[in-house]
Amino acid sequence: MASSKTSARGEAKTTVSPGAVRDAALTLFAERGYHGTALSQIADALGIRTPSLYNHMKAKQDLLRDIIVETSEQVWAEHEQAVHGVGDVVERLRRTARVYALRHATHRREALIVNRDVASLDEPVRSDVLELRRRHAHAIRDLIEEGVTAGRFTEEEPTLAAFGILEMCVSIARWFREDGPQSAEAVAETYSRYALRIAGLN
Amino acid sequence: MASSKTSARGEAKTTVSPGAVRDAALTLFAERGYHGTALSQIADALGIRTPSLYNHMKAKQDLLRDIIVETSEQVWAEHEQAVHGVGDVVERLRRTARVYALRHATHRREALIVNRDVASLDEPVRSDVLELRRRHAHAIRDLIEEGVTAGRFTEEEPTLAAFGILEMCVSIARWFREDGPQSAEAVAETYSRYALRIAGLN
DNA sequence: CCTACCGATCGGTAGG
DNA sequence: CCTACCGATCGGTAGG
Repeated sequence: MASSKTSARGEAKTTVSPGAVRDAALTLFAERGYHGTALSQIADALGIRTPSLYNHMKAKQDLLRDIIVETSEQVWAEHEQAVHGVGDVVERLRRTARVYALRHATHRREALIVNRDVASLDEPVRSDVLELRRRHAHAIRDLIEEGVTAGRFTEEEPTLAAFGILEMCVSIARWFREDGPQSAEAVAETYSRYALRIAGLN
Repeated sequence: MASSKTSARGEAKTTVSPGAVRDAALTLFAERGYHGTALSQIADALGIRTPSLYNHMKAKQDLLRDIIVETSEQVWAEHEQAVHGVGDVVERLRRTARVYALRHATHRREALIVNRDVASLDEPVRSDVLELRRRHAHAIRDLIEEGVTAGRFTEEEPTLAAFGILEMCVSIARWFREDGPQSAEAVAETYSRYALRIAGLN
Protein backbone atom coordinates (compact mmCIF):
# COMPACT_ATOMS: atom_id res chain seq x y z
CA MET A 1 0.00 0.00 0.00
CA ALA A 2 2.94 2.37 0.50
CA SER A 3 5.30 3.55 -2.21
CA SER A 4 7.93 1.02 -3.18
CA LYS A 5 10.73 2.85 -1.42
CA THR A 6 10.71 5.25 1.50
CA SER A 7 8.03 7.90 1.20
CA ALA A 8 8.38 11.69 1.33
CA ARG A 9 11.25 13.89 0.25
CA GLY A 10 11.76 12.01 -3.01
CA GLU A 11 14.96 10.20 -2.15
CA ALA A 12 15.48 6.80 -3.73
CA LYS A 13 13.24 5.14 -6.30
CA THR A 14 9.78 6.47 -5.77
CA THR A 15 7.48 4.21 -7.69
CA VAL A 16 3.91 4.65 -6.64
CA SER A 17 0.78 2.57 -7.14
CA PRO A 18 -2.91 3.50 -7.09
CA GLY A 19 -3.08 1.73 -3.73
CA ALA A 20 -0.32 3.91 -2.34
CA VAL A 21 -2.13 7.05 -3.47
CA ARG A 22 -5.29 5.83 -1.83
CA ASP A 23 -3.45 5.03 1.38
CA ALA A 24 -1.89 8.49 1.53
CA ALA A 25 -5.28 10.03 0.81
CA LEU A 26 -6.84 7.96 3.59
CA THR A 27 -4.35 9.26 6.11
CA LEU A 28 -4.54 12.89 5.05
CA PHE A 29 -8.30 13.09 4.48
CA ALA A 30 -8.81 11.51 7.91
CA GLU A 31 -6.48 14.04 9.55
CA ARG A 32 -7.47 17.24 7.75
CA GLY A 33 -10.65 16.49 5.88
CA TYR A 34 -11.23 16.39 2.14
CA HIS A 35 -11.29 20.15 1.58
CA GLY A 36 -8.44 20.61 4.03
CA THR A 37 -6.15 18.32 2.05
CA ALA A 38 -4.38 19.54 -1.09
CA LEU A 39 -3.26 17.12 -3.77
CA SER A 40 0.22 18.61 -3.30
CA GLN A 41 0.20 17.23 0.25
CA ILE A 42 -0.69 13.76 -0.97
CA ALA A 43 2.09 14.01 -3.54
CA ASP A 44 4.55 15.17 -0.86
CA ALA A 45 3.66 12.19 1.32
CA LEU A 46 4.48 9.91 -1.59
CA GLY A 47 7.62 11.77 -2.61
CA ILE A 48 6.36 12.69 -6.08
CA ARG A 49 5.13 15.83 -7.85
CA THR A 50 1.45 16.71 -7.92
CA PRO A 51 0.85 16.04 -11.65
CA SER A 52 2.28 12.53 -11.27
CA LEU A 53 -0.71 11.64 -9.12
CA TYR A 54 -2.77 11.64 -12.30
CA ASN A 55 -1.02 8.47 -13.41
CA HIS A 56 -2.89 6.71 -10.59
CA MET A 57 -6.24 8.49 -10.35
CA LYS A 58 -8.62 10.55 -12.46
CA ALA A 59 -9.55 13.31 -10.05
CA LYS A 60 -9.44 14.24 -6.36
CA GLN A 61 -13.18 13.64 -6.05
CA ASP A 62 -12.69 10.07 -7.28
CA LEU A 63 -10.36 9.34 -4.37
CA LEU A 64 -13.07 10.43 -1.96
CA ARG A 65 -15.78 8.57 -3.81
CA ASP A 66 -13.86 5.29 -3.90
CA ILE A 67 -13.03 5.46 -0.21
CA ILE A 68 -16.56 6.28 0.93
CA VAL A 69 -18.48 4.02 -1.45
CA GLU A 70 -16.33 0.95 -0.86
CA THR A 71 -16.34 1.48 2.89
CA SER A 72 -20.10 1.96 3.04
CA GLU A 73 -20.75 -1.13 0.97
CA GLN A 74 -18.40 -3.21 3.09
CA VAL A 75 -20.09 -2.03 6.27
CA TRP A 76 -23.49 -3.08 4.99
CA ALA A 77 -22.17 -6.42 3.72
CA GLU A 78 -20.56 -7.11 7.10
CA HIS A 79 -23.85 -6.39 8.82
CA GLU A 80 -25.76 -8.78 6.59
CA GLN A 81 -23.15 -11.47 7.06
CA ALA A 82 -23.14 -10.98 10.83
CA VAL A 83 -26.87 -11.58 11.24
CA HIS A 84 -27.30 -14.16 8.49
CA GLY A 85 -28.93 -17.32 9.78
CA VAL A 86 -29.00 -16.14 13.38
CA GLY A 87 -32.39 -16.74 14.92
CA ASP A 88 -32.21 -15.09 18.31
CA VAL A 89 -33.00 -11.40 18.11
CA VAL A 90 -30.76 -10.49 21.04
CA GLU A 91 -27.86 -12.25 19.40
CA ARG A 92 -28.61 -10.50 16.12
CA LEU A 93 -28.44 -7.08 17.77
CA ARG A 94 -25.33 -8.05 19.66
CA ARG A 95 -23.59 -9.12 16.45
CA THR A 96 -24.78 -6.08 14.54
CA ALA A 97 -23.26 -3.76 17.13
CA ARG A 98 -20.11 -5.83 17.56
CA VAL A 99 -19.21 -5.98 13.88
CA TYR A 100 -19.93 -2.28 13.46
CA ALA A 101 -17.91 -1.34 16.53
CA LEU A 102 -15.04 -3.60 15.49
CA ARG A 103 -14.85 -2.01 12.05
CA HIS A 104 -14.67 1.47 13.56
CA ALA A 105 -11.74 0.40 15.71
CA THR A 106 -9.90 -1.35 12.87
CA HIS A 107 -10.70 1.04 10.00
CA ARG A 108 -10.44 4.35 11.76
CA ARG A 109 -9.36 6.48 8.82
CA GLU A 110 -12.12 5.20 6.55
CA ALA A 111 -14.72 5.75 9.26
CA LEU A 112 -13.59 9.30 9.98
CA ILE A 113 -13.73 10.19 6.29
CA VAL A 114 -17.15 8.63 5.74
CA ASN A 115 -18.58 10.53 8.67
CA ARG A 116 -16.88 13.82 8.10
CA ASP A 117 -16.77 14.20 4.35
CA VAL A 118 -19.85 12.47 3.00
CA ALA A 119 -21.29 15.95 2.40
CA SER A 120 -18.36 16.69 0.08
CA LEU A 121 -19.39 13.88 -2.26
CA ASP A 122 -20.91 14.86 -5.58
CA GLU A 123 -24.40 13.67 -6.36
CA PRO A 124 -25.79 11.15 -7.04
CA VAL A 125 -23.20 9.22 -5.04
CA ARG A 126 -23.88 11.15 -1.85
CA SER A 127 -27.54 10.19 -1.88
CA ASP A 128 -26.68 6.54 -2.49
CA VAL A 129 -24.34 6.49 0.50
CA LEU A 130 -26.84 8.23 2.76
CA GLU A 131 -29.49 5.72 1.67
CA LEU A 132 -27.20 2.85 2.71
CA ARG A 133 -26.71 4.42 6.10
CA ARG A 134 -30.43 4.91 6.55
CA ARG A 135 -30.93 1.26 5.75
CA HIS A 136 -28.49 0.34 8.50
CA ALA A 137 -30.30 2.51 11.06
CA HIS A 138 -33.62 1.05 10.03
CA ALA A 139 -32.28 -2.47 10.36
CA ILE A 140 -31.27 -1.76 13.94
CA ARG A 141 -34.57 -0.08 14.72
CA ASP A 142 -36.40 -3.11 13.32
CA LEU A 143 -34.27 -5.44 15.43
CA ILE A 144 -35.17 -3.51 18.56
CA GLU A 145 -38.87 -3.46 17.68
CA GLU A 146 -38.78 -7.18 17.03
CA GLY A 147 -37.07 -7.76 20.36
CA VAL A 148 -39.63 -5.62 22.18
CA THR A 149 -42.49 -7.54 20.57
CA ALA A 150 -40.80 -10.76 21.62
CA GLY A 151 -40.47 -9.47 25.17
CA ARG A 152 -36.67 -9.48 25.04
CA PHE A 153 -36.11 -5.70 24.99
CA THR A 154 -37.97 -2.93 26.80
CA GLU A 155 -36.93 0.24 24.95
CA GLU A 156 -39.91 2.25 23.79
CA GLU A 157 -38.08 4.54 21.37
CA PRO A 158 -36.47 2.15 18.91
CA THR A 159 -35.56 4.87 16.43
CA LEU A 160 -33.72 6.97 19.00
CA ALA A 161 -32.05 3.88 20.40
CA ALA A 162 -30.93 2.79 16.92
CA PHE A 163 -29.29 6.16 16.26
CA GLY A 164 -27.63 6.08 19.66
CA ILE A 165 -26.19 2.61 19.13
CA LEU A 166 -24.94 3.35 15.64
CA GLU A 167 -23.30 6.66 16.52
CA MET A 168 -21.82 5.40 19.76
CA CYS A 169 -20.01 2.77 17.69
CA VAL A 170 -18.96 5.29 15.06
CA SER A 171 -17.33 7.38 17.75
CA ILE A 172 -14.85 4.61 18.48
CA ALA A 173 -12.94 5.79 15.41
CA ARG A 174 -12.41 9.13 17.14
CA TRP A 175 -10.62 7.94 20.25
CA PHE A 176 -9.43 4.36 19.69
CA ARG A 177 -5.64 3.83 19.62
CA GLU A 178 -4.14 0.60 18.38
CA ASP A 179 -1.47 0.83 21.05
CA GLY A 180 -3.99 1.63 23.78
CA PRO A 181 -4.90 -0.53 26.76
CA GLN A 182 -7.81 -2.31 25.02
CA SER A 183 -7.79 -4.41 21.87
CA ALA A 184 -10.22 -3.62 19.08
CA GLU A 185 -12.02 -6.86 19.85
CA ALA A 186 -12.36 -6.01 23.54
CA VAL A 187 -13.78 -2.59 22.75
CA ALA A 188 -16.22 -4.10 20.25
CA GLU A 189 -17.32 -6.62 22.86
CA THR A 190 -17.88 -3.91 25.45
CA TYR A 191 -19.77 -1.65 23.08
CA SER A 192 -22.03 -4.46 21.93
CA ARG A 193 -22.99 -4.89 25.60
CA TYR A 194 -23.83 -1.17 25.73
CA ALA A 195 -25.99 -1.63 22.64
CA LEU A 196 -28.04 -4.32 24.36
CA ARG A 197 -28.41 -2.11 27.42
CA ILE A 198 -29.64 0.78 25.31
CA ALA A 199 -32.22 -1.54 23.76
CA GLY A 200 -33.32 -2.38 27.30
CA LEU A 201 -32.33 -6.03 27.45
CA ASN A 202 -34.49 -7.91 29.90
CA MET B 1 -28.73 37.71 14.09
CA ALA B 2 -29.58 38.11 10.37
CA SER B 3 -28.87 41.17 8.29
CA SER B 4 -31.20 44.05 8.86
CA LYS B 5 -33.07 43.52 5.62
CA THR B 6 -33.56 40.41 3.51
CA SER B 7 -30.37 38.47 3.00
CA ALA B 8 -28.70 37.37 -0.24
CA ARG B 9 -28.79 39.02 -3.64
CA GLY B 10 -28.07 42.43 -2.23
CA GLU B 11 -31.50 43.97 -2.70
CA ALA B 12 -32.63 46.59 -0.22
CA LYS B 13 -30.57 47.97 2.64
CA THR B 14 -28.06 45.38 3.61
CA THR B 15 -26.63 46.43 6.91
CA VAL B 16 -24.80 43.64 8.59
CA SER B 17 -23.58 43.11 12.16
CA PRO B 18 -20.84 40.92 13.59
CA GLY B 19 -23.60 38.68 14.92
CA ALA B 20 -25.05 38.27 11.44
CA VAL B 21 -21.66 37.28 10.06
CA ARG B 22 -21.27 34.74 12.82
CA ASP B 23 -24.72 33.34 12.18
CA ALA B 24 -24.04 32.92 8.47
CA ALA B 25 -20.69 31.31 9.27
CA LEU B 26 -22.41 28.95 11.71
CA THR B 27 -24.81 27.75 9.04
CA LEU B 28 -22.24 27.38 6.29
CA PHE B 29 -19.43 25.88 8.40
CA ALA B 30 -21.93 23.36 9.77
CA GLU B 31 -23.09 22.42 6.27
CA ARG B 32 -19.81 22.35 4.37
CA GLY B 33 -17.06 22.49 6.96
CA TYR B 34 -14.55 25.26 7.61
CA HIS B 35 -12.28 24.49 4.66
CA GLY B 36 -15.29 23.80 2.46
CA THR B 37 -16.71 27.27 3.05
CA ALA B 38 -15.35 30.32 1.21
CA LEU B 39 -15.70 33.80 2.65
CA SER B 40 -17.40 34.70 -0.62
CA GLN B 41 -20.20 32.27 0.27
CA ILE B 42 -20.67 33.90 3.66
CA ALA B 43 -20.75 37.29 1.97
CA ASP B 44 -23.31 36.01 -0.57
CA ALA B 45 -25.54 34.74 2.21
CA LEU B 46 -25.48 38.21 3.73
CA GLY B 47 -25.93 40.04 0.44
CA ILE B 48 -22.61 41.91 0.66
CA ARG B 49 -19.20 41.71 -1.03
CA THR B 50 -16.42 39.64 0.45
CA PRO B 51 -14.16 42.54 1.56
CA SER B 52 -17.05 44.07 3.50
CA LEU B 53 -16.91 41.10 5.86
CA TYR B 54 -13.73 42.62 7.27
CA ASN B 55 -15.78 45.39 8.85
CA HIS B 56 -17.15 42.73 11.20
CA MET B 57 -14.29 40.29 11.74
CA LYS B 58 -10.52 40.14 11.63
CA ALA B 59 -9.94 36.86 9.80
CA LYS B 60 -11.73 33.67 8.76
CA GLN B 61 -9.86 31.70 11.44
CA ASP B 62 -11.24 34.07 14.09
CA LEU B 63 -14.80 33.13 13.13
CA LEU B 64 -13.98 29.48 13.72
CA ARG B 65 -12.11 30.18 16.93
CA ASP B 66 -14.92 32.25 18.44
CA ILE B 67 -17.54 29.64 17.60
CA ILE B 68 -15.57 26.71 18.96
CA VAL B 69 -14.09 28.34 22.06
CA GLU B 70 -17.34 29.93 23.21
CA THR B 71 -19.29 26.75 22.59
CA SER B 72 -16.77 24.58 24.41
CA GLU B 73 -16.69 26.88 27.40
CA GLN B 74 -20.47 27.02 27.57
CA VAL B 75 -20.68 23.25 27.44
CA TRP B 76 -18.34 22.89 30.37
CA ALA B 77 -20.11 25.63 32.34
CA GLU B 78 -23.46 23.94 31.76
CA HIS B 79 -22.05 20.67 33.02
CA GLU B 80 -20.73 22.24 36.21
CA GLN B 81 -23.99 24.04 36.81
CA ALA B 82 -25.98 20.86 36.20
CA VAL B 83 -24.19 18.84 38.86
CA HIS B 84 -23.60 21.64 41.35
CA GLY B 85 -24.92 20.78 44.77
CA VAL B 86 -26.42 17.47 43.67
CA GLY B 87 -25.52 14.71 46.09
CA ASP B 88 -26.80 11.57 44.45
CA VAL B 89 -24.31 10.18 41.94
CA VAL B 90 -27.00 8.67 39.74
CA GLU B 91 -28.74 12.00 39.53
CA ARG B 92 -25.45 13.71 38.75
CA LEU B 93 -24.79 11.39 35.80
CA ARG B 94 -28.35 11.74 34.62
CA ARG B 95 -28.10 15.53 34.65
CA THR B 96 -24.68 15.50 33.01
CA ALA B 97 -25.99 13.48 30.10
CA ARG B 98 -29.27 15.36 29.87
CA VAL B 99 -27.75 18.81 29.67
CA TYR B 100 -25.17 17.62 27.14
CA ALA B 101 -27.79 15.88 25.01
CA LEU B 102 -30.11 18.87 25.19
CA ARG B 103 -27.40 21.24 24.00
CA HIS B 104 -26.65 19.02 21.02
CA ALA B 105 -30.30 19.10 20.01
CA THR B 106 -30.67 22.85 20.50
CA HIS B 107 -27.27 24.01 19.21
CA ARG B 108 -26.79 21.68 16.29
CA ARG B 109 -24.67 23.93 14.11
CA GLU B 110 -22.23 24.76 16.89
CA ALA B 111 -21.92 21.09 17.82
CA LEU B 112 -21.27 19.98 14.26
CA ILE B 113 -18.56 22.58 13.85
CA VAL B 114 -16.86 21.79 17.15
CA ASN B 115 -16.72 18.12 16.32
CA ARG B 116 -15.81 18.40 12.68
CA ASP B 117 -13.46 21.35 12.53
CA VAL B 118 -11.59 21.45 15.81
CA ALA B 119 -8.59 20.09 13.89
CA SER B 120 -8.67 23.20 11.70
CA LEU B 121 -8.07 25.45 14.71
CA ASP B 122 -4.65 27.05 15.00
CA GLU B 123 -2.61 26.29 18.07
CA PRO B 124 -2.60 26.93 20.95
CA VAL B 125 -6.38 27.23 20.89
CA ARG B 126 -6.86 23.73 19.54
CA SER B 127 -5.01 22.20 22.50
CA ASP B 128 -7.04 24.27 24.94
CA VAL B 129 -10.30 23.06 23.43
CA LEU B 130 -9.20 19.43 23.38
CA GLU B 131 -8.16 19.77 27.02
CA LEU B 132 -11.66 20.99 27.93
CA ARG B 133 -13.18 18.02 26.17
CA ARG B 134 -10.85 15.62 27.96
CA ARG B 135 -11.91 17.16 31.24
CA HIS B 136 -15.53 16.46 30.38
CA ALA B 137 -14.81 12.81 29.55
CA HIS B 138 -12.85 12.43 32.78
CA ALA B 139 -15.67 13.95 34.78
CA ILE B 140 -18.07 11.36 33.40
CA ARG B 141 -15.61 8.54 33.96
CA ASP B 142 -15.16 9.69 37.56
CA LEU B 143 -18.91 9.81 38.06
CA ILE B 144 -19.22 6.23 36.85
CA GLU B 145 -16.37 5.07 39.06
CA GLU B 146 -17.91 6.79 42.03
CA GLY B 147 -21.24 5.17 41.29
CA VAL B 148 -19.63 1.75 40.98
CA THR B 149 -17.87 2.21 44.31
CA ALA B 150 -21.18 3.23 45.85
CA GLY B 151 -22.84 0.13 44.42
CA ARG B 152 -25.15 2.13 42.18
CA PHE B 153 -23.55 1.27 38.82
CA THR B 154 -22.05 -1.99 37.60
CA GLU B 155 -20.01 -0.97 34.54
CA GLU B 156 -16.43 -2.16 34.75
CA GLU B 157 -14.99 -0.05 31.95
CA PRO B 158 -15.76 3.52 33.06
CA THR B 159 -13.48 5.10 30.47
CA LEU B 160 -15.11 3.31 27.54
CA ALA B 161 -18.54 4.00 28.96
CA ALA B 162 -17.76 7.70 29.37
CA PHE B 163 -16.69 8.01 25.73
CA GLY B 164 -19.78 6.13 24.63
CA ILE B 165 -22.12 8.38 26.60
CA LEU B 166 -20.47 11.57 25.45
CA GLU B 167 -20.36 10.66 21.78
CA MET B 168 -23.84 9.19 21.73
CA CYS B 169 -25.08 12.60 22.90
CA VAL B 170 -22.90 14.43 20.38
CA SER B 171 -24.48 12.45 17.59
CA ILE B 172 -27.88 13.99 18.31
CA ALA B 173 -26.67 17.04 16.41
CA ARG B 174 -26.33 14.87 13.30
CA TRP B 175 -29.90 13.65 13.03
CA PHE B 176 -32.12 15.82 15.24
CA ARG B 177 -34.74 17.95 13.44
CA GLU B 178 -36.60 20.72 15.22
CA ASP B 179 -39.73 19.84 13.29
CA GLY B 180 -39.34 16.12 14.00
CA PRO B 181 -41.62 13.95 16.12
CA GLN B 182 -39.64 14.45 19.35
CA SER B 183 -38.88 17.66 21.21
CA ALA B 184 -35.28 18.42 22.16
CA GLU B 185 -36.24 17.91 25.79
CA ALA B 186 -37.77 14.51 25.10
CA VAL B 187 -34.69 13.35 23.22
CA ALA B 188 -32.45 14.60 26.03
CA GLU B 189 -34.55 12.76 28.56
CA THR B 190 -34.39 9.53 26.57
CA TYR B 191 -30.64 9.78 26.00
CA SER B 192 -29.96 10.45 29.66
CA ARG B 193 -31.74 7.14 30.37
CA TYR B 194 -29.42 5.45 27.88
CA ALA B 195 -26.46 6.99 29.69
CA LEU B 196 -27.55 5.42 32.96
CA ARG B 197 -28.02 2.08 31.24
CA ILE B 198 -24.53 2.24 29.77
CA ALA B 199 -23.18 2.92 33.23
CA GLY B 200 -24.99 -0.22 34.37
CA LEU B 201 -27.53 1.31 36.69
CA ASN B 202 -28.59 -1.15 39.33
C1' DC C 1 7.81 9.94 -13.59
C1' DC C 2 8.94 15.06 -14.78
C1' DT C 3 8.68 20.48 -16.04
C1' DA C 4 5.92 24.05 -17.51
C1' DC C 5 1.83 26.03 -17.36
C1' DC C 6 -3.47 26.93 -17.22
C1' DG C 7 -7.70 29.52 -15.41
C1' DA C 8 -10.09 29.86 -11.21
C1' DT C 9 -10.44 30.92 -6.69
C1' DC C 10 -8.63 31.55 -2.19
C1' DG C 11 -8.10 34.93 2.08
C1' DG C 12 -6.97 39.38 2.60
C1' DT C 13 -5.50 44.63 1.81
C1' DA C 14 -5.65 49.50 -0.05
C1' DG C 15 -8.13 53.22 -0.40
C1' DG C 16 -12.15 55.56 -0.59
C1' DC D 1 -20.45 49.52 2.43
C1' DC D 2 -17.87 49.45 -2.28
C1' DT D 3 -14.22 48.62 -6.43
C1' DA D 4 -9.81 47.29 -7.56
C1' DC D 5 -6.34 44.48 -6.74
C1' DC D 6 -2.64 41.41 -4.32
C1' DG D 7 0.27 36.99 -4.03
C1' DA D 8 -0.56 32.29 -3.10
C1' DT D 9 -2.48 28.18 -4.02
C1' DC D 10 -5.97 25.28 -5.87
C1' DG D 11 -7.12 21.06 -9.14
C1' DG D 12 -5.88 19.80 -13.43
C1' DT D 13 -3.66 19.56 -18.49
C1' DA D 14 0.00 19.43 -22.18
C1' DG D 15 3.64 17.30 -23.68
C1' DG D 16 7.42 14.67 -23.22
